[in-house]
Amino acid sequence: MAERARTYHHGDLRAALVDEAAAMISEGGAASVTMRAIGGRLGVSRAAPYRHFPDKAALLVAVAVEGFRRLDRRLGASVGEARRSNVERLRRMGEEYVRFALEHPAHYRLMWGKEAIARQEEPELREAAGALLEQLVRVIELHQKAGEIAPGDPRSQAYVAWSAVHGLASLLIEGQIDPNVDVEALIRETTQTLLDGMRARGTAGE
Amino acid sequence: MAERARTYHHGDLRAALVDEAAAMISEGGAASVTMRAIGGRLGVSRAAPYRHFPDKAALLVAVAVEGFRRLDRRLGASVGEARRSNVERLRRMGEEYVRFALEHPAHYRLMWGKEAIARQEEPELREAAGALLEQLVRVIELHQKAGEIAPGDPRSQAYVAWSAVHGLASLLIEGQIDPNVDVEALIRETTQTLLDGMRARGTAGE
DNA sequence: AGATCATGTTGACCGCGTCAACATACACGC
DNA sequence: GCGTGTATGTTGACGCGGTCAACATGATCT
Repeated sequence: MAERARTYHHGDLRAALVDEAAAMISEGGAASVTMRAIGGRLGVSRAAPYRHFPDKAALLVAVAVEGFRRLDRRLGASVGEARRSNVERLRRMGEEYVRFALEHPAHYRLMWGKEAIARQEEPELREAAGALLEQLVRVIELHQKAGEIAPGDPRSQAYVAWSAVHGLASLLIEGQIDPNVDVEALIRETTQTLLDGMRARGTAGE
Repeated sequence: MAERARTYHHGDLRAALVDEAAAMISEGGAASVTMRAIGGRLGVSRAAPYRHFPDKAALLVAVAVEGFRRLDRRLGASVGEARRSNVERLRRMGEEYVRFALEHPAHYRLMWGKEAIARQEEPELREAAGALLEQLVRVIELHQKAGEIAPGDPRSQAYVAWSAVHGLASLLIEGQIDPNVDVEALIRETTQTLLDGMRARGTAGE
């Protein structure tokens, strides 16, 4: 559970709270996460978390930030192991992105949604999400240089690519997609269509 | 406000509740919607809504269903007015889809999210969402026949297209996209990339 | 050791969803 | 027109959850 010893009153409560909240989200969804329950599972009282976070939203922000970092690391790793061809990088990134969402649906959902987290403007959160975008932009620039996708503003292309994978992840997570469809095939088709579209052009304009 | 007279105790409360809830969602977000507040704004007591909906989730489902219907109508209209070229239909549908979401962010958000609505399985909700998908599938079939997009299972192509526009709508709504970006241009770029990708191929597989 | 700060606990408050008991009005058969 | 039943609405109460204030205690520093 906890990686740290309880040197203090409890130990490293702050980190434990984030971990525990993340675990609870995975187990029982966001609705099951209550300050009282988190405290209970960690053996502290209901108000203890307030010594580390001003309110529940702040705790959830920390959980979301952690999610962004994990996703960022995972995508980085997937890009790294993209063998030979360059085009594989973007494809693998997209596929891994969706898989991550499918493996951690509640956590992924939390990472978005102004609703769940009123404090969408927390700098830490924006930064974590921004890092993800930056990574995507860099990969797209690589592809552009290799002539694998059309030239154009890599940032807006990144948004387009992000939209595609985030949209697919959302639809899958929210149960909007017929359970009979082959999910893996759909992921491949989506990324393939995206790559084809990006190769064809790139800038919008008229 | 209300289109009906108050023939009964209050009038047509059921419909009024749905309208009012939708209005409150638009005004103050989903968090501002409480059974007590809805009742208050309609001049009834807190428990009155329970005569028409078993619980809050059921009311929200009704609101979400109404949202799907409006979106469905709007897309239908936009397809109708797509002049000349066939390819314009899908493009306009996509653009209108995103615009709808931008105009009614909180309502759009409610239409998804298992989190907001535990009862994602309500047949009425599934049906409303399904109608939307069907409309998209039909348009895609038209395009296929016109040779404007590659052949393949129109349903999975519909999911791909839906993913793209839903993803873009989500990112925009949740404030994940740099506010300096030209939104309209991004919408056009996204739909264009999607159309290019769908023209290039269509089926995934290996 | 004593002062001080960090950390945790307990008690209390309020808003919210919801149910039960009670009230009222409309509808319908006589 | 009148009694009766059902649909609709109201009030009171309960329990849960977020949160604050007052209090307790362990750690830290001189």
